Amino acid sequence: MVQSSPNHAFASIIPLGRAFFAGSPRRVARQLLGKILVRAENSPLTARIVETEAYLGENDPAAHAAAGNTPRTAVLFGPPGFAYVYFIYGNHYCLNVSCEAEGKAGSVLFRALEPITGIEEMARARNISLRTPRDLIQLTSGPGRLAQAFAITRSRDNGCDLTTSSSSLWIGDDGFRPAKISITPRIGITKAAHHRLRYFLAGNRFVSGTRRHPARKPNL
DNA sequence: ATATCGATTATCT
DNA sequence: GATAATCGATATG
Repeated sequence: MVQSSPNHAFASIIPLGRAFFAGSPRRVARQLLGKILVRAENSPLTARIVETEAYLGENDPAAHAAAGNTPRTAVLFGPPGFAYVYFIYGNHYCLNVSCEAEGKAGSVLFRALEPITGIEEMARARNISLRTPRDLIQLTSGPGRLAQAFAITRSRDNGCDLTTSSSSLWIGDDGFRPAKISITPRIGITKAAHHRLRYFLAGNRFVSGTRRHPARKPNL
């Protein structure tokens, strides 16, 4: 492969090593912004990570790891850099990556991506016809949506090593560096909802969250 | 634009 | 039996 040529149409994407994920969920969530999620295909699906949330492990009531090391959550307690995929509301898959160290169960939830390549295939996976720029946002803006666009399921992808391009699903760096990052409370959760653990690229159109917290009944 | 609600299943109490 | 790290449809201002 040609290296260092100044006029590539597409920058090369370098896999993030294991060490990238061997840190706190806060740090990893922040540093993942701007990186690329890749689904290896004949024509790869790629999209930039624009929104993440940190889950702090066993002592975070909102984290699945709070239930302890079970068959469902085992990946969270394993080494960093592996995919934790869960199924929720009887409908949706969501993707996390494990971080910290083996035995310590931090993770980062992928909340939104900005599609780069494979857009037509993502649209097919989402059953969306692309007529306006607004339709593009429907592809990967939200944790359930991005999982569907990348055909991520628990049986296929849970436990996948995301640090190597020999995996079907992996994460890489194309040299992009975020301009401004915003931090807000996590959304869509009911426990420990006030901590500021949601990270996103300020002003990015693909960030989720137009939909607020699940409807809360007024206090009686 | 915001608000409410049903879908549908793995996991936990 | 209840709940959930969600989404898409429908109703209404």
